[in-house]
Amino acid sequence: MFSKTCEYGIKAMIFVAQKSKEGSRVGIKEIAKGTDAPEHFVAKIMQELGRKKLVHSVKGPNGGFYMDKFDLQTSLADIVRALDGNSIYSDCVLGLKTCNEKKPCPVHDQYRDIKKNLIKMIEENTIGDFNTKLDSGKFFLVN
Amino acid sequence: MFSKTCEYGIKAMIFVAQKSKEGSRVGIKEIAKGTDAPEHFVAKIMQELGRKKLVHSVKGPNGGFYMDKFDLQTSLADIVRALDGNSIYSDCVLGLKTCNEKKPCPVHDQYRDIKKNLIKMIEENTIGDFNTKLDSGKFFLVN
DNA sequence: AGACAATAAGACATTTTATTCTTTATATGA
DNA sequence: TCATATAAAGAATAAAATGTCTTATTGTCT
Repeated sequence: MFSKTCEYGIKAMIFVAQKSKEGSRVGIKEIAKGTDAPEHFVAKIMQELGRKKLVHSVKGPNGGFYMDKFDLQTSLADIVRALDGNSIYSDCVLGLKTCNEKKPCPVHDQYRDIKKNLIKMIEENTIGDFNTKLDSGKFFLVN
Repeated sequence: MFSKTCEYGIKAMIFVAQKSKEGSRVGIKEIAKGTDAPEHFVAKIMQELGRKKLVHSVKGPNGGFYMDKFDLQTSLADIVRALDGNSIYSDCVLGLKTCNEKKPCPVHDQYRDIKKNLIKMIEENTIGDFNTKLDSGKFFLVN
């Protein structure tokens, strides 16, 4: 579905959103532990997301990653596009280059709705949405 | 979504089903051309599907792959499981090892229905189903 | 200014996936 | 029975994804 990069990225972003609620910053080590991801790998991913302005960071002592109110409006779709590109929007399930209504692959019709819901899911969920949900201990980022 | 192996495998199976309607056999070259797939790669895939009894083959002149009536009842799910394992059934979208109703990942709830539909799609479509559909030129296997 | 803590960057290594090549076995038809 | 066309098998290679390590840079604090 998503690449590992994307999986780690989403979890890391949710984690940072949690921790940066009161303006504090989260170090890469803490992110890695809190999301059960390889430290250097997730560092790389966060750098990329920082470059694309989906998260902020400061260096030096007491530095780390954080989000402002605007960042909390980032949708999962924004993260997915930043890390995996828009293959999820454009790719045919069977890998056909041009698969569309006019020239569909064998499962194009059956997949249409699934794809729509998938996109809806990532478009409609913002990072901020998860903050309220986690407060109630309703979901987990690690096993 | 699916691996390349799986994409080629599904297309090849649909192609063979088409061509073996009247008991004729299809060579690997023809399959590769008809599905726009690397010849040796799709050969390997078909061997694997043959080993798992989802398709039949005979060697020698006029040999090739073919399906009997029973083979036509193979579902896409059978092919997916044979080639990609059952990750599509078991894997969490965010890669958590144990993600379930009791201990869900942040998007578990939202993904539940999508997953259900995805599984339904591959379970309910058999290779034979595509035969009638293709007769009307309603879909394509190559660009 | 200097020490230090943290991110940034990129080279390197490993693993997985995808692809190609070569050889072998087998059935068929002449 | 022999040549040949074909699939079967598996080794070898390539490419992409994933993960690790080292070094550089930067901001902060004293």
